[in-house]
Amino acid sequence: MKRLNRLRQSLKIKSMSEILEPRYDHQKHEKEIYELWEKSGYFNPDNLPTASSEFGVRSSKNKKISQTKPRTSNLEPFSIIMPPPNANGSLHLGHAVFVALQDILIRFWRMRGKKALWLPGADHAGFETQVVFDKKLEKEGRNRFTIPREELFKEIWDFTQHNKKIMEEQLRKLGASCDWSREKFTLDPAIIRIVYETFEKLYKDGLLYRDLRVVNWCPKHKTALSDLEVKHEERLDQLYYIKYGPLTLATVRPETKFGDTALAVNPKDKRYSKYIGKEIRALGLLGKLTFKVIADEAVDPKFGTGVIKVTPAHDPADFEIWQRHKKEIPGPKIIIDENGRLTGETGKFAGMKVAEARIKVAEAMKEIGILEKVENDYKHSVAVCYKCGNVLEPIPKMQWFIAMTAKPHQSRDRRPETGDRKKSLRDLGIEAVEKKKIKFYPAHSKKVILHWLKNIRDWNISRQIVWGIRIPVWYCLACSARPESNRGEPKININQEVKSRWFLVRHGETDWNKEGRIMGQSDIPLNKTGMAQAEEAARELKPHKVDLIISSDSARCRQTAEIIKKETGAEIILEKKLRERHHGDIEGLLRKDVFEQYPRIYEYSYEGKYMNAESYRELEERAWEVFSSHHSRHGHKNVVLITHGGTIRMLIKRIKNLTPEAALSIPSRKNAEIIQLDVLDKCENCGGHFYEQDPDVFDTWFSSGQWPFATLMTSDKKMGFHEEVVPQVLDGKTKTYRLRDHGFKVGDKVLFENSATKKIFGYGIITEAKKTTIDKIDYTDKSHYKTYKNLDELMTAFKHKNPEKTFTSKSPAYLYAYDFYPAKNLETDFETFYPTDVMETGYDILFFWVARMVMLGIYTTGKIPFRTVYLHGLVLDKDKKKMSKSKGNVIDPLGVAEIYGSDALRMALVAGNTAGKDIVISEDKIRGYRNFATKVWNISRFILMNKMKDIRHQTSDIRVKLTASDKKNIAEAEKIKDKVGKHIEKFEFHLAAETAYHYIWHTFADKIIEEYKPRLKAETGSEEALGGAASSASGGFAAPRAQAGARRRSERTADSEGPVAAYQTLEAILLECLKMLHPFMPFITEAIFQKLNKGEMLMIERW
RNA sequence: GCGUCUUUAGCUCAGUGGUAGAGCGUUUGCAUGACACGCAAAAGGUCGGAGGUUCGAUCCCUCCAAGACGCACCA
Repeated sequence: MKRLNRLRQSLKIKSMSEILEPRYDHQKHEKEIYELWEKSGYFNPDNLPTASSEFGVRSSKNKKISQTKPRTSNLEPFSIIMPPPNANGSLHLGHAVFVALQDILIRFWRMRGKKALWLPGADHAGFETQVVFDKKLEKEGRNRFTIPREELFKEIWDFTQHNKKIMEEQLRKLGASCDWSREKFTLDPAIIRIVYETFEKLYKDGLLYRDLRVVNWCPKHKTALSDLEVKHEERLDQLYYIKYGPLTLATVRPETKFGDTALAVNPKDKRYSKYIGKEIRALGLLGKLTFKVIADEAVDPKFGTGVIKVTPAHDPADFEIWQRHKKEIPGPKIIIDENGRLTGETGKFAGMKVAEARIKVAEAMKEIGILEKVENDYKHSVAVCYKCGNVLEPIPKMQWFIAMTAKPHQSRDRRPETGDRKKSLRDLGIEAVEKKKIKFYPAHSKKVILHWLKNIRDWNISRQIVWGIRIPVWYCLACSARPESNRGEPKININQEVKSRWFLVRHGETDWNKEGRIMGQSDIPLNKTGMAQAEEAARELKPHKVDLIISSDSARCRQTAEIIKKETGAEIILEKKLRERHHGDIEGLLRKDVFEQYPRIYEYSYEGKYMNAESYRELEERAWEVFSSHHSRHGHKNVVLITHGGTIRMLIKRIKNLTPEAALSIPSRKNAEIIQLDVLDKCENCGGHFYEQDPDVFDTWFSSGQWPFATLMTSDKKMGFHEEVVPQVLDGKTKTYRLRDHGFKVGDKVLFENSATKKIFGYGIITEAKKTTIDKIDYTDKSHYKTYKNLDELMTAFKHKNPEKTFTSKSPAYLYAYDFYPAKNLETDFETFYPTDVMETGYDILFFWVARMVMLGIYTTGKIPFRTVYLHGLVLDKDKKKMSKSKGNVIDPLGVAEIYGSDALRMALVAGNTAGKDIVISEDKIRGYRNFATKVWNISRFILMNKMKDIRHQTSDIRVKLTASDKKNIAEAEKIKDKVGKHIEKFEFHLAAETAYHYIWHTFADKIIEEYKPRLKAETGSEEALGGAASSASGGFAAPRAQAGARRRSERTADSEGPVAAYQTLEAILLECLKMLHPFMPFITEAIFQKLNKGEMLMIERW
């Protein structure tokens, strides 16, 4: 607090010479002004004064100004949730636009006396950040697929936290008056918790399903994308006409031929009616094939030959055709893998990339004579990744979808109802928009969003990346609910309760591994690489708090175990029965030699006992015996089990209930590879204990779609007696005591007294509610509290009620609580601020974000998330080009703010811009508003010079009679201010800015000031003419009543044509100008206001 | 194919049923009790085209043209 006052003092005028600086130095002022605002606490709406008069009265003696000032929340709320910028880079001009617009709204409504909350945050921005980070890794020669999940997550976490800090500083530089105490990150545990609750609710309502669908797969990023993340590009390609027996069809993708499962024609197409339902024989590249011909409406008889091949695995339309004809034709046959390469199903084409395979396949088809013709320059559009531009491969994948058009049902659970249970998410959205519950600026975006909603499709929310909120679903490894299957119910586990984790770890490398020798039970130690691998594994395991290590007693496992023990501190149990399969006579031989010599030996069979080897069955029996006995004893512990490739294979077979064939076809594990098994409650289906979590994370928009309510529901941690944060008591040395540490608990009544004034200023009951406020207390009504004469009496009272608990402090000068509760009317941020007033964001994320917030907001809370949507456009450069890093035309907002000032930048972004229109900005424009800032500065400078030059002008407390035209001029300024306010109310920011600009420059500066110059110059009457009023000057802090008194006295003075009245008129107009300009140019206006010394802070002046 | 928007001064854009505005730029003056990042003044537009409604249209309606964007399909 002292610091704050010092800061204010430093902002006042110190000398004439300072006043005489003809330029406003934004670099000097902006930092200290922001600090002044932030330190004042007024960004937090809970600290806002009820009315300006209550804090306008103050004395320099009152050092505890903010402690004694009544905080109140009886004010009407006004709230904006800041669109959380992506924490993967720094802010660009687009961000500066939202800062400008939202800050205008917040500052305006704060000045209008509303309880204005602007809640800031940052978005982890899943895929976007992953892409940015992947590029960073690429530069470093690394790649995300080789970094363990936890490590990668941690690295990206640090990366985003770093960026987040930079962004916060940037927001401060731009003058954002947001409440930092409520700042949120999309990966805050409390936010994740809410996201999980929504996920569970959707699941229980049957709106969430997991299904095999042909998804938009990016082979570069190796993840699926939602429909919105797909861009379409026009391409010229070849159209191939291929013979399928008697039929010929056209395709641009001959390489997918291997995945064909049928042919299709239009049912009305007479040319082909004789084939419908028949099987035709065709010559394929891998021999003869038979296809059934089906009839489907989706086939356009006019296209190509009117015949299509059905490739359900690699074409979304074909996938749908298959779904309609499931009984007649085979399902998806996957022939393209996640890397965009052809699979082993394609003979000699296996391993080729799609583009290459297309040419090679066409050539091969030509050779065998089934390629009839090729049409060049066939124009069509292809789906590409919006990030990397690579062609997307349609691949069937199990993914989580949200049903957008299905009505919720309650087959799975009965729970308390929120929202309209009968409507689909889409219909909830449509209704809110159509019934005008949500207002749109620009108005036409309403049509756009409705059009999108009406054509909406189910939303794929799974992303195959690490960075994000992991899907809280576990699959039992033993039964059909496992990930690769579509059957059974997975466990939705939003509490993420995992009893323990078991890790199967293969030993590190030995020389024999390296040489390719068969080891079996030969006791070969680790080599150097093996040691390093073990150390790597140990590091990875350490965070999991390993309780126990169970290891095969073979040297290579024992050594691996020792290394892991060193890192984790867990004890080791050695088990002979976990040894590798005994390979008999071939142990020690080179794998390749054995293969040459006994080609059939590798036809492993489960029962096989070649060359005196042990069979897999025998291995399985002995290993499982040890495993299950340890599991029954140590199932609740985190266990690392170190063993061998073959042994792991057999353990996995048992855990997953695999057939011998399936088990033997699992690829071998790498040295020191870790397999994680989560132990959860027994599977209801099969009694299995081992699970694995869904590896996918949520689409980032799934979490940000819940942002308005999630942020508000979790925004009270600093205010409540909840978990870590508890009511506090300060003693005279400003030491903090947490009441909880002194034995107070829920239900206790607490009374607070200010030792300085000896007044009891608060009384509360500690409750479990999350939010507290003292605002509801009526200080004048003594029935709300009981007074105690002193602290001893107070303490005795507590002692009496809670005999076992006494609060003691060695130097208790006063008690003060930041946080305590009134007994009634508990309100949370959610209740106060939801629905929020305005959602201001770019039109480019209308569907991604706004539409989803509307649907999820109503679905979860039953209420719309915001009353008004204001969409701004993209920021374009002066040639109307979209700014992008690759074009090199990006204006760095902080860079130009450095040069011209944040105020100038903000004005430039607002002026001449309407909702939904792209914003054209150039340095010229920003410079123009910098010039305006200088103008404002010089107007003030001129007035301040007049104030300083003569004691008679020094204060406005000396009231003199104003002339009729003085009054008219002031009234006009007020009228203009009203006009500006009306424009802001109507979201006409450009008109508001231009009105203020025009008035200040071309009326106030050019006309009024010029007009008044002669009067300022004129000699005043005698000192007596001013009466004794000058003596009542009190530095500009007179209370309204005192001012009224001064005014009465001054009515009698006779200065009306003189300099005092002239000065006072100009000052009054200047104040109006500062107010109307403050939302747009907050720094310079506040800086001038501080110098004028007419009140505490312009930011909280009443508009 | 479906949908949305735009077209006004050299540039960027406002705006209104009664024959047009701003900023920047341009031109010409000017040290005027703050400001040359300034002051004073000026030039510059048949408001994309055609038709219609109206006493009257840049504004409302229809069509056309050009451009931008979004969605869907594309074998």
